[in-house]
Amino acid sequence: MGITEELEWRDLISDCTDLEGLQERLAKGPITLYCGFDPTADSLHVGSLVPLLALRRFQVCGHHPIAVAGGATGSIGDPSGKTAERQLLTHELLKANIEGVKVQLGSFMEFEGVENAAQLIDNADWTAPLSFLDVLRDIGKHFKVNAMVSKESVRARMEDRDVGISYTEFSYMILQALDFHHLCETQDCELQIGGSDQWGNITAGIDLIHRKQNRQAYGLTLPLITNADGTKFGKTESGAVWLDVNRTSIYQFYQFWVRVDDRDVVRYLKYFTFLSRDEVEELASQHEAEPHARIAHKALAREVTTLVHGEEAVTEAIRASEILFGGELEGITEATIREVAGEVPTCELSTDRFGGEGLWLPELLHEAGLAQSRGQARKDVKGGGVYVNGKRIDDEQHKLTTSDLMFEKYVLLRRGKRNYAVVISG
RNA sequence: GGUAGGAUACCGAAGUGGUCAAACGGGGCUGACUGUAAAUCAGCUGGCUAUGCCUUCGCAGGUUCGAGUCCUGCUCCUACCA
Repeated sequence: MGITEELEWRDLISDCTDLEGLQERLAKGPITLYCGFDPTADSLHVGSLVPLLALRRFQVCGHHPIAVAGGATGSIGDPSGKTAERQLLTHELLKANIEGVKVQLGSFMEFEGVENAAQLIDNADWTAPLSFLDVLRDIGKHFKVNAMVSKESVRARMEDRDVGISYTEFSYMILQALDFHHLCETQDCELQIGGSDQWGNITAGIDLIHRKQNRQAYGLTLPLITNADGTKFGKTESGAVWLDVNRTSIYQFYQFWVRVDDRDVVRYLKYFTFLSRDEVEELASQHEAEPHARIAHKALAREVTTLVHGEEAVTEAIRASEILFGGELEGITEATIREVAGEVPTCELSTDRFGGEGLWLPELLHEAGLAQSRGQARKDVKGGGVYVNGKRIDDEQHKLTTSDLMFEKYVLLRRGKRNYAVVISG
């Protein structure tokens, strides 16, 4: 199966500048393509996974992917899809972000040992040395302001006169077009992929290449991922789901996928995994037959977590999930608790706190980070939403003593259906 | 620069002297039902071991027994005029 057929059955093609032309070009042999990732934070989040995995899909099909870290573009700020001007990142922050993002980009493709090795580069490498005058003369001449103004990203901001758009962000597309032009010239890169919000930036690059090199380049956009319930994809109660373990633990990451809406699970299997068409269809029918078994969800969670965090880490996340959601905690071993403690948030307390009168439950919940305030914790306890070592406690006056410590050391707290914390005393 | 209007809790939005920690809606949290899903229904949604106390209605002062509500100044937004 060719790459376009592969992307097509996965519903990963939102738009293409010339799909037939691209297919003809692909039929002639491997192509070099790129996708840029702006370092808006020191980690990518699950949303970036779609283009990132797309690059890998191309590589699997024998093409040459280039991941571009946006050291230059990131310092400007892409107005696409943004309703307001963005705060510029400081140079230090930008530098730190690029470092973080680069590491992550590097783990999704093969950079060595294959014929079509991937590349990871920073667009600041070729942008930084340019002078303002050179850009105005050599590049600026090829951009008609009329065309720039009519791009969706700019037009939307110009129509909202209260917000407006700065010259800086207005120029963003020039910078990104320059990237594509540069990569085409130096690396024979003929295709740029990106999210559907990148359409305007991608076509700007194609136009520039056409004008300056008289070459045909292609653009392909990937769909914006939507949740069936209309909420934004990749967000949880505690914020975005990041690829960095320090921001989103492996357990949380795994759980994010396990909990996706039934209506989304098959789509996400196509978007976010490398499972074959047959495998996805098999999972879809299993899900249909016995939705409560959650087979598709678990497969999704396992696959994506493996891609991002590796085989070993997944096993532990699955183990912890089985323990916590498996029902009874009876007969749990100390080793198992330790395992769980490694996956959920923990909180260390001196054993003295459990002495004497004992430790007031709402206070503990608050300290363990399971409640915003002691008052909120009391309400949660009264409402029957709090469990200590697997047992519901609905007495807000409840105090924990040393006898509540499992193995004289641990307390497993739970608020609601799925918020856990382990308290470790010592 | 002039005139008029506005700024209320996570968001939107009521409230024009006491009964206001502040209606209502959204969101969020918890519970029931389930399948760690969705839908539905119920409770909660400033802080505090709490029939009460403390802090909040743009900022700073003032009037009053009492201010989200009235007065003065300031800041920022909106509309019309220049």
